[in-house]
Amino acid sequence: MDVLLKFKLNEHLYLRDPETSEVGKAIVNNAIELIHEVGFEQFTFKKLAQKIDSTEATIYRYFSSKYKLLTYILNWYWCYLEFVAKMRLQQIVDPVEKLRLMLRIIMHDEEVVSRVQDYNLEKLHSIVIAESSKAYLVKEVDEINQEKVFSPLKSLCHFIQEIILELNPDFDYSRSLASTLLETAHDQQFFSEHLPSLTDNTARLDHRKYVFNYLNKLAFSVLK
Amino acid sequence: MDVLLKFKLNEHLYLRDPETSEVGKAIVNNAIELIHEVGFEQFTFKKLAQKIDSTEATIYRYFSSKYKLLTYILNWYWCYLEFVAKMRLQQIVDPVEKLRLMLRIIMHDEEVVSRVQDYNLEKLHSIVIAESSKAYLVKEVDEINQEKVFSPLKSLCHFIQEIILELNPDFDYSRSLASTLLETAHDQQFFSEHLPSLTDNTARLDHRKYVFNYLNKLAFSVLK
DNA sequence: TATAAATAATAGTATTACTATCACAAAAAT
DNA sequence: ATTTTTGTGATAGTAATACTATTATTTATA
Repeated sequence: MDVLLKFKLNEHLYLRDPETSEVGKAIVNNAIELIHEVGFEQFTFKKLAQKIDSTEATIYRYFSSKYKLLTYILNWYWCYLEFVAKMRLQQIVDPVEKLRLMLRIIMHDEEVVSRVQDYNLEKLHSIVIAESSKAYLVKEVDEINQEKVFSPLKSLCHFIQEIILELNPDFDYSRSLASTLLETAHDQQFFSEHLPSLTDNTARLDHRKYVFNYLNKLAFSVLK
Repeated sequence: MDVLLKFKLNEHLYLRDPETSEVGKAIVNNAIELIHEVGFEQFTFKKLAQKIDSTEATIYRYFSSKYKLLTYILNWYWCYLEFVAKMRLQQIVDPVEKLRLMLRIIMHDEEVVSRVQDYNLEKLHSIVIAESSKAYLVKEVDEINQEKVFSPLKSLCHFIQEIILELNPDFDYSRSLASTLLETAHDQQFFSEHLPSLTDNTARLDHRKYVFNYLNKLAFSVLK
């Protein structure tokens, strides 16, 4: 099943909305491919322009820098995760089951929608794991934050927080636990793949399954 | 009290050992100042050369890239943390007290040694929070890891893991919990300062104290 | 059909991340 | 005491990056 998901993303992220033209869509699409391929440090607008058979100048008409483009992609992802979570959790009443499914969704443990808006979700997920912290671990974080470009992330964390509070209304660290679960999902997946001695996935099993089990242990121990 | 701590750091990190000359020490020292000041992205060898009244070429004789220099600094920090932890935990027998003190050490909650080897520990700690993940969140992580430059980090995590196992020998995720505590200490401190709505430090109290309390809650709930 | 908007092509600048060469001074070896 | 080695500073240069500006051409819209 193919589906087209559009989210109204923050206008500070782009100069011209890439959703409104073919070149724009090609930029975002191929940026995901290219960042996945070469990593964010080696990713340049010149290489991206070559990939889409266009010029740097054209890309600069959409995004003022590669950081903005990365943040745009991450914004789309955070909106996507919250949307999918809201859809799938709607029918579930048991908060334990809710949190478990939420963790499964964070981990991309099963694919409901395989192709969305022509974005490759697998590659997008890899980018989120390896590059997402680079969007905010910068000197200008406070100015960027003022432009409200992190509100989809905050909104997603808030959604997770609400599940946490359903499970344990007296828990004093619901926000921190929500952001910790999200960050730890990324860290531990990266460690499991590249620095395995920092994890207990010694059998080198499926990284997702391992991290999913660990996150469950973590979350439910803390909330019990 | 001033103290000089020297650690034998991995030879793959430098071309010439900066400990062996005044310029070398000035490079590392001022790199900490400069990265703290402008952030790793804006940090260049040209700016560093100006700061120490020398030339780019001189710095390149010590470090082949700014990534290597960052990793060198982080290596020193990881060695330092493990050393301090081993010293301070030696007399303590109660594993609960051990873990609590370990978390306090991770958070730099109290300063025993204020100036070490002329490195500014406060600035070093800020760098660790904001920049440490950039040392391994790169495409070349596997090649870099083969050079053993992350072994001080692994060793530090292993030390924390042992405390965890003392507390709960049957715990299945001692390594992951160790790395999670370290990473979460950084994330949550950064969030508390710059994206506070991702934490529960709503009173905007002392970030360290807040994160320290949160880590305690996390660790001891999971291990109970 | 006229007009406006978006794009490709081209050119150019400042900065970055290096590499290479050479001369000089200090330290070490003979 | 004087060679030799070593580290440093000064200078120069290159390829790549991160942009900005200009113009001609295509495409969409009135």
